[in-house]
Amino acid sequence: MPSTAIVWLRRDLRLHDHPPLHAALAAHDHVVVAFVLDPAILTGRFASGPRTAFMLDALRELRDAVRERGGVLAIRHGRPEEELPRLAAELGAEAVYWASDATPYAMARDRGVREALAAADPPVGAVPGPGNFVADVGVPRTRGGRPFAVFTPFFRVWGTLDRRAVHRAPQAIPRPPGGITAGTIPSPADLGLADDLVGERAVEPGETAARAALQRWLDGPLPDYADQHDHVAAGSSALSPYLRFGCLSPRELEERAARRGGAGAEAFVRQLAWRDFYAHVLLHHPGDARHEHQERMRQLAWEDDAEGLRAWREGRTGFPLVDAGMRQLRASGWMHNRARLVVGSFLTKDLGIDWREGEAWFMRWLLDGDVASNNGNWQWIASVGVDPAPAFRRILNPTLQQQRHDPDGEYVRRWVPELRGVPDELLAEPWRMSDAQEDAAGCRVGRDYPAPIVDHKEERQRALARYRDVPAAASS
DNA sequence: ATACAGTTGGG
DNA sequence: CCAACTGTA
Repeated sequence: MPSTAIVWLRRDLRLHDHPPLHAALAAHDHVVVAFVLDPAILTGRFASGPRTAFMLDALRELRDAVRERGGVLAIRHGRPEEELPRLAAELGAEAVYWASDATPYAMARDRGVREALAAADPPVGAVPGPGNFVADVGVPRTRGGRPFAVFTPFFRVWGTLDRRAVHRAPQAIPRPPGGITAGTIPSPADLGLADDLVGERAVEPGETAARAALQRWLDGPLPDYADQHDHVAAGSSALSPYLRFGCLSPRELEERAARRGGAGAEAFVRQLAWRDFYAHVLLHHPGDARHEHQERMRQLAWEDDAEGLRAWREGRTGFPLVDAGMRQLRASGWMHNRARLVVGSFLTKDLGIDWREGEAWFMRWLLDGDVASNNGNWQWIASVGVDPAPAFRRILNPTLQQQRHDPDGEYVRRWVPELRGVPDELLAEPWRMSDAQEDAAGCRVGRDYPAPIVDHKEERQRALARYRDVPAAASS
């Protein structure tokens, strides 16, 4: 009696190095690849037009890739705990395979699916497996047996964890005989997202584009990554949207970077470890998704500053690097990581606005918007999360950061065109231009480009006071 | 003299 | 990480 399995895709939209797909093909005669368009994707707390559109494009390509291998990608619309048992019954499938995730939503959803499959008649097996992280993020523990809350010791242990083999893409994905309703992949317009997209996506969706970008990265800039990664005009891999949707396997990335060796590859693998670290943290502290990891910091007095928030979102704070980053995000769905730190410090320290406002805005626009990494990084720059450091070490001076990380102004001039004529020496502090310099630059501060909305030096002092004045944690 | 490299203190 | 301070040229 031939057996059939379902491979349920979620954030792992690829055929290369896909452990659940590999395992299902090894154990069953027929495999159906499935994707469930969960309403939570479209209406949940972190719904995002640009990200949903990216995902739909990746799915379309994947459907064709599965088809070329003789298989079928079944698209279903609805809640996974209802759609998967129904699909299993339709196919007579014995088991559903998937790659585990770490967010509270995914954990609860997957538990519901497991229970619904077990309760089906006949019961359907649930086979969660690896695939979304380099290593098993549920495993590492400190000597004291606790989950890690500091990156460096996590990284040491992470480096010693078992690594699974990297799998090739399957040559064939045999589908069961008989008809299967493939289902339709909607267009962004079908979902009412047409007005909620970015103009020029930072990267092209899909596994083919992802693998080409990876190859270019490995053959090109990777060796210089250790020195260059903070250069906002270039420097980083920009592979993050592919990791977000699993168009690339993080484990394969590690393997292929490590094979090149050198300081650049090492620094790049370290960044992959940060991604695993934040998944590890959220897995063990699901409450972090909504509130500060540091209990004491839950009493921080955030400012209510609608005008400041608007200026930040729109990239008109008067600090060129901040504005360049925010405009890059809005225009392309991506922002260089160094710029993320600078705009994050500016929102939470200079403006004193709640980091959750920044987290939500990033989740709305980032193609790589990932709950664990985004939340972890926002808490990090807001000095309220894991990997603790005193606030004064994470108040970034936007002017110094620009001079250091965009010294020739390439990034700022690209994203803040009204500053293009400003000479390098003044580009980080355009408000210091004389009238004559403004005329020469063709840019008058206060008219063509905003005057700074705050005094950084003053806000730095106010931020230090805000953090200093948080009451000590109540003793129990 | 001011400009800069290096050091230090900050919760 | 930043800013203030120190010593040096």
